[in-house]
Amino acid sequence: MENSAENVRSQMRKGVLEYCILSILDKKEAYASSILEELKAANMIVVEGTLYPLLIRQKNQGLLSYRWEESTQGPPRKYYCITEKGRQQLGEMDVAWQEIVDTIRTIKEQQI
Amino acid sequence: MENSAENVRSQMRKGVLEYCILSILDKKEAYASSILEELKAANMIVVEGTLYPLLIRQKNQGLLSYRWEESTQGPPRKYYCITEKGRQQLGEMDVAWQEIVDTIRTIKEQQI
DNA sequence: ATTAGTACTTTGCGTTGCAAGGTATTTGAA
DNA sequence: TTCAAATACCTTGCAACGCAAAGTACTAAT
Repeated sequence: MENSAENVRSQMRKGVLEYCILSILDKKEAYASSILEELKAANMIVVEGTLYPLLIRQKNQGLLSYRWEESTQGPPRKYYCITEKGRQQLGEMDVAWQEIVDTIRTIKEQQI
Repeated sequence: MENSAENVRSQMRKGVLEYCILSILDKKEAYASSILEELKAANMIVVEGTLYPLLIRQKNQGLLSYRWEESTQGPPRKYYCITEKGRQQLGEMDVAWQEIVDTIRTIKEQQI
C-alpha cells in the first residue's frame, strides 16, 4: 500500500502527464507506443493503461486529432497530432507549469 | 465542466501539494489556517476541504505530529510539526521533484 | 495452424482535490 | 444576556486520474 519512493513519484506525475503528452505532440505527430518510449527515455515511466485513456480524453476535448496509418510490421497505428485548440491549451500549461515551479521555489527559499 | 485555465492549474497541483505541506512544516510548526495563508502567498491556492484531510492523512502515515495550543483570539489551534519519518519522506520528494523538473526540460528541449 | 510480436482498448480499484455544509470556541456589540 | 461575527477544525459526496490486469485484433514467421 505504501511503496514510498515509487509512490511519491507516481503522485507527482499526476497532472503533469497531460502536459508532457501535448509537449511531445507539439514537436511531431506520434502513436501511443512511440510516445511511451519517449516518456521512458525522459525518465517518466508510464504504462499503457494510463496513456491510452489519456489520449482518448484529450482527443474528445478537441486537443488532439488522429489518423490511421498502416505499419510494415504489425497492426495499423493511430497517429495523434495536436490541434489548434491543443496548442492553445499547451500555452496555458506552460504558464501553469512555470507558476508551480516558482511556487515550490518560493516555499523552499524561505528556509534559513 | 471545462474551466481550462483554472482546471489546468488544479490538475498540476495534484501530487505537489503534499510536497508543499512537508516543506512548509520543515521550516517551522504551523496550524492549518496559517499553512493556507503561506500557500496563498506562494500562489498555490488551496481550500480547507483539501488541506484538512491531507494533514490527517500525513499524520496517520506518521509524517506529522501535532499538539493543541490555546489562542488569544478564537478556538484552540492544532499545531502540526514534521517528524523524523516526515523529513525522510521530504528528502525523497526533493529528489522526485527535481526528476520531474528535469523530465519536462528534457521533453521541451528537444524542440527545434 | 500456431506462436510471437506489435498495437490498441477496457474494467475495476484506490487516491486525490474540491464544493458545500457542519461543529465548536471566543469576543464584542446590542 | 443574547446574538452575530470571527476563527478554527471536520465531514460528506462527487468527479478525475493513474494503474494493474486482462482483453481484442492484426501481421509475420515458423
